[in-house]
Amino acid sequence: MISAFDSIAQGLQEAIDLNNGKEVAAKTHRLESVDVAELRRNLGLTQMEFASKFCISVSTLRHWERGDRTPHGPALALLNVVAKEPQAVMRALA
Amino acid sequence: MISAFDSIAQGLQEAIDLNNGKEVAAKTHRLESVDVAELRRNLGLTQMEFASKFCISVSTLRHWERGDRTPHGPALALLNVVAKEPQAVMRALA
DNA sequence: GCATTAAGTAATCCATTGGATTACAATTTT
DNA sequence: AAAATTGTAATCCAATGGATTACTTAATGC
Repeated sequence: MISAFDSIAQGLQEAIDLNNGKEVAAKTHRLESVDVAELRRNLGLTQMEFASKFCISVSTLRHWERGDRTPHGPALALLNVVAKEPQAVMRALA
Repeated sequence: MISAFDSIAQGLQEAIDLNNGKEVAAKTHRLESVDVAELRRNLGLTQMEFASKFCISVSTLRHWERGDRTPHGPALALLNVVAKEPQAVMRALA
């Protein structure tokens, strides 16, 4: 849920860095926060099923859904992939 | 790099749990540890490129490759997906 | 309607990971 | 050989991931 402003500001900063010949691991530019509960409901899964299919612990998922924890780094990346290519992820983790 | 013995032992424990009507979020049964450096080399990427494409920090990746940190939970899941469906992940995170 | 089961909320604990940073070594490129 | 690139290593810190216990809400079966 990054705002358009934040996204542009980040994109601008990265362009500056690239101009400086400094390539950063630009992970935040393409990653969006994910409404995990909505994603899960859209997939028609219970928390247990989601956690099982995507190989995370159910307590972790619950923390995310309640909003008292925020997925970061690889967790956020995984969720973005789940959101965009759920079948591929399930295939890979079956 | 879980051994076959560990995998079977885990599978057995899970079968027992399912028999007890207790479904666990069975994340470890299908996840294998990943030789991250090998995976990266197989994809023909530098650390920076890999970190950028898969939206993790390069310092995280380096810790993994050196073995002083071990990806866990969502991170390990992500790496498993990268190992099995790299194109899908790259597509999703482009 | 009640008991049971399933699904989900919430709080707490702890280990360690993720990310950033600095310094340096090794490798590749010019 | 020098410069640039790539990768190793150590350190710091926040907070996450996972587990656990207790509880509430929703669904199911008799």
